[in-house]
Amino acid sequence: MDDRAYREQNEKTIRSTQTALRNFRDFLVSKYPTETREIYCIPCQELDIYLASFFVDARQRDGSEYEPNSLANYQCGLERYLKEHHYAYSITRDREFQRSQDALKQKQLELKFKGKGNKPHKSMKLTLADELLLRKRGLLSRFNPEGLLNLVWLNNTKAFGHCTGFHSSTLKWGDVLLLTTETGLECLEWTYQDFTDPNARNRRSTTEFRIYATPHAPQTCPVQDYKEYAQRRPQAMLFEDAPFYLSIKPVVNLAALHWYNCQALGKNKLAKMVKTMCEKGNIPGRKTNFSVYQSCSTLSEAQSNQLVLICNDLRQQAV
DNA sequence: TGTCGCCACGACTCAAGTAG
DNA sequence: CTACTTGAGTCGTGGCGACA
Repeated sequence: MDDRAYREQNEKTIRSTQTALRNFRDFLVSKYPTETREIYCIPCQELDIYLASFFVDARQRDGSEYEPNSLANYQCGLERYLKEHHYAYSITRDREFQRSQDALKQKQLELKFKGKGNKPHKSMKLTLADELLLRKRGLLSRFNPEGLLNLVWLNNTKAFGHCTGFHSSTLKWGDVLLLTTETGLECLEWTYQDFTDPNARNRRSTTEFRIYATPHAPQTCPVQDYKEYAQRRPQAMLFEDAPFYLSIKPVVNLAALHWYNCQALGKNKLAKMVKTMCEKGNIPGRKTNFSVYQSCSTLSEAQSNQLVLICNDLRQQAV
């Protein structure tokens, strides 16, 4: 591979290649300590045996088995590395590497049989039922700081999260505007200005996204959530450039007007919003922020209305 | 099927804010 | 002030899925 082609390789691909290489080298060091050659200097018969052994016996750091896909990725990564060093064979195709190819196939079958390869890290949808439970358990609520923060975060993420250029961690207070439409309905508007768009000079390259108020269901109205959040923010954090999400005051006085610090909520917290609220709410399943995107894409209008009705019932029961 | 872009997430370090 | 919490920044690992 020439320099130009090498540079054009994606950064992530390079990283992936290096990961494969590191894991394979570590494996060699631990299992065949006398082997010190660069892997592209090892003759094919020997390398084939090492690879077969790697696919069969390699384990993750914690001792558990790899996912079948990871092993295949490693094979590809090592292939890229060997190609870079003009190795004479293809470990994925050539018959000289039949043994390791078979070992990989066999291992993948074995792992699948053991129940691996079922996408264990795939995040699960945040369902309507989940949301209801979260509301019931105060994790989506206007009546406590954490619930309120979760609520506005969820409203925003559902409405704007899928848009290019929307990032929770950089969202400013002034990025979301409270407006009233011509028909008198209130709404929240997020405007995306694409500064990278080369056409921006010629035309107005902005896109608007909105969340509309639901006056028929005030208890679950996202605009009301926003207004409540605005009230609970310290006065000093109401300027345009202030971070949208603020950290919660450690000692919470529910009776106090302001519930939040003058400090931005960090990315560590933002990245785990769904995970944290689902854990605290005892919601089963693997839930991540991505779960929200999965649910909003499939949430029909009928389902939304149903949610509103159920939540209203809940509220009345609670009173 | 292999390549590659993207994402989630944990681990780690160091800096800064907050309570007492 | 100190102890503690939480932030930002960064890296490594590994999974998912679009695409050719």
